[in-house]
Amino acid sequence: MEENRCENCIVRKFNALRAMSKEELKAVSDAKVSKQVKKGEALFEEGEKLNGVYCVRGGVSKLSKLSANGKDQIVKLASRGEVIGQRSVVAEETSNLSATAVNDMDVCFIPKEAIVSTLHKNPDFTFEVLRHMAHDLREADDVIVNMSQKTVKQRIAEALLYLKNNFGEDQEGYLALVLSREDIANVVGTATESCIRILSEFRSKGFIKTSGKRMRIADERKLRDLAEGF
Amino acid sequence: MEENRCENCIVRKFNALRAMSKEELKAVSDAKVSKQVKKGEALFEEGEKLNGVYCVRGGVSKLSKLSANGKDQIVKLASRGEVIGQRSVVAEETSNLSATAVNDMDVCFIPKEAIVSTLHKNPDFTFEVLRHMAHDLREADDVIVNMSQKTVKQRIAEALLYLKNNFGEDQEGYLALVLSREDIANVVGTATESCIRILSEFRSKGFIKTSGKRMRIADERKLRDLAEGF
DNA sequence: CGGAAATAATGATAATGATCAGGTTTCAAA
DNA sequence: TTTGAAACCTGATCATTATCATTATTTCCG
Repeated sequence: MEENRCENCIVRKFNALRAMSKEELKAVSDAKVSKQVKKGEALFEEGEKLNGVYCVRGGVSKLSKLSANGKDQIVKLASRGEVIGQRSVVAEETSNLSATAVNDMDVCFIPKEAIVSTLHKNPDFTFEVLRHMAHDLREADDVIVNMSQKTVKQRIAEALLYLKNNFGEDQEGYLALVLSREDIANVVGTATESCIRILSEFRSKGFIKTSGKRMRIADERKLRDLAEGF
Repeated sequence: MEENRCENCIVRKFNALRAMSKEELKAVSDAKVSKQVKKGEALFEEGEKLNGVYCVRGGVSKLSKLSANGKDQIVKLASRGEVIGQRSVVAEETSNLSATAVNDMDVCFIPKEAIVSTLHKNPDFTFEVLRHMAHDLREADDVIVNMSQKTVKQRIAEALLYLKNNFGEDQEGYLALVLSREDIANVVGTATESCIRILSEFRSKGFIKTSGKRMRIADERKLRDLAEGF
């Protein structure tokens, strides 16, 4: 059995590619290019015209946008199974976000032709893409409300719980996705120093434990109460 | 020529319904129900299960979400031509937002069956819906960045420009969409008092003129510079 | 290993915005 | 036209968060 064919790739089960027919998937597989992206490297930059989408097989990418004050707001973290760049390809616009590898990544680049033609022919596939985008939109709405109505402390508590729920923990209970304090600050939209200060406070209160850059949630209940505003 | 048929409704030119076939549109038109919604009334509430979507023929609706601290964050303003509730119907979830009339509205309720069946059969229509949602998602990302990286003053300046660009001005140059200070505060995610204070400052600096609730942009250049961070 | 660079931490201070506590104006209904 | 409610406005104060400065710690690479 041929290695590295989309037909045999489990990852596609998690995204809209699962709604493609055998033939369509074969065409995608013939057109795709596997790529390794090192930690810190960019998949693409804000304002770039995307010639296709990236399907994430491994690793995590941050999608961020540079603001006028020079800070990089992280809008989403994309991992295994997620497709990056769909929005720009569908809307035929340059990307509004940059995508940067948070750790070493394993991705497949799929040229947009292979996607777009199917979008116009296979309503099941188009609907699947639509469903995923509807989900992203809901999440974005929730983020807007959190950003504007919650304090930095609440947002950091929430971000920690999000990291646990979406990326899990290793054998020792540490968060599997290791982010720098700066990245966490950029997720919640605050200054790096403020983020560090609040994490120190959480540590001193026993909500979390740290070991170098690694972090472990010690009192989920307390963090959740804080995030919810109690 | 029959009045009030979707086939003859100009409004559909602005939304995904334009990609429907004659027959599909006829089915929608047979199933739809016209409704008048008075200022302040709700089209639907957060958490409600939507049995269809609303196509806006006139008036403006605010889409908002109640936060834990009791404030109502406005996520989007929808007007003539826009379809409300698509996201929830596509994702088959309860609504994450409430929709409330900002002024008297004229809408058509379209039962979801009329939409969903077409979504599974007509890829052009599905793709159109997808394009609109991609656009909404981009806007949502921009809002996230603004919320987290700009000051309240910048956000208010931006909101005023947004109101001018999206809803226009009347003959005397006043913003066509009249929002209460509280609503403006809920758009930019701040306290009503802070919003009032900043609008007073804008007025005293000659950036805007007010006449009762009505507001006119007097120095667009200055507002723009402020919003961009100069 | 050793040293440079990146990352993390902490303190002091200033700016921003929220909250509370009054006022005043506006507007619509009786 | 009165009147009551809602909307608007202003001041004082306090909490939160950003910024600047400096030091500690970790990480990574020759």
